[in-house]
Amino acid sequence: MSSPAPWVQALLDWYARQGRALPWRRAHPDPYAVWVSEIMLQQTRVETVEPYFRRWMDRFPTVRALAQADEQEVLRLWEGLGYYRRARQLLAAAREVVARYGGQVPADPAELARLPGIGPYTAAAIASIAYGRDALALDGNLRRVLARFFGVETPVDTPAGQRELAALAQGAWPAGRAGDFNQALMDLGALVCTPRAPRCEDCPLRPWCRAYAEGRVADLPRKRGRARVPHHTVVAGVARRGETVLLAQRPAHKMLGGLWEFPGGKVEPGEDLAAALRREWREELGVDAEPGPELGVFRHAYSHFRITLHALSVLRVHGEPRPLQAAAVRWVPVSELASYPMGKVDRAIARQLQSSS
DNA sequence: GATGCGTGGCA
DNA sequence: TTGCCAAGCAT
Repeated sequence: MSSPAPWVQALLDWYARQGRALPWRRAHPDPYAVWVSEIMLQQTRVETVEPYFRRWMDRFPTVRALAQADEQEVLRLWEGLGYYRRARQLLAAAREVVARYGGQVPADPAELARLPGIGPYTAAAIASIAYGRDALALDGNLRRVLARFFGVETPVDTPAGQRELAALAQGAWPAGRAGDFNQALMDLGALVCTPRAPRCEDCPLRPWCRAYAEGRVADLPRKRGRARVPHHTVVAGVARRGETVLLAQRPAHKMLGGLWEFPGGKVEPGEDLAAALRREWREELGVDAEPGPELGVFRHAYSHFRITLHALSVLRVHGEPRPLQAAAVRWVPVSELASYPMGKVDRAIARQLQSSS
């Protein structure tokens, strides 16, 4: 076995000294814990994930414990992390691992990638970190660090750019140490080779870095431009009946799938808030609603659009609401709102109701 | 290949 | 205020 290239040795030495101690990092990591952490970390910062990871592992310490869980409880534990499909797919995948693999998380990347929610990156991460397999886990950090290190001009958020980076890095690590190689580059990307204001003076790879040598660190990595996000005006209705309030559950395969909300929708051009609310409640719930005073205005940015949401009280509901465009409809005691998983805006409305009653 | 999918932090 | 970014996946 030949010794690794000098830059790889420098990287691994730096990682041994400066690598972060994280709850899911162990000398012999639990594959399930690595899996959970990798799903939570998709598009999400380490600092955000840490408390969620601890709570999750306390409640669901094993694949089997998770497989037996109720989806609503899973979503409650996930509430606030975003990209809620991850939670439902993690649950589905845990059930599959129990049914097909006897509760043992697969070690082979191709096998892992067949499970819902596990793509090329996550499969490589689990296989390399938990099982020592030789797989490159090309995440956003690695793309940025490697694009700078090798001076790659191809946009890194395209398949072509990722193929190019993978070819350059493939096999650079000593056999069996892909997990350390991957995590070293992730930590370097998070701590030193950051998107803005990289700390090149502290970088162990500076002597070999092409972008640094050519003064192009600030120009790399290149990315495709993003589309501008639209802004919508939205209305939601709060109907009280005694100590209860009406909630609707969002369809499983749409945004915020499986979560509960105060029913409503987009205000169409030329429509006022009250008209939009009446139309939405007729379409979604099959009832005639009588809108009342505004309870609050909430601004929020989702992944691909922004909203200004007006919460209106609903004074009267004619008929019994049915889930025409929702997964379910329920009159929920205000005191039990916390046990219904919600997105951020609806949780803000719910908290306002609880504090004022 | 392009688009849909949350939230929080930062300039 | 707005845009950009952060350990991606599914379609």
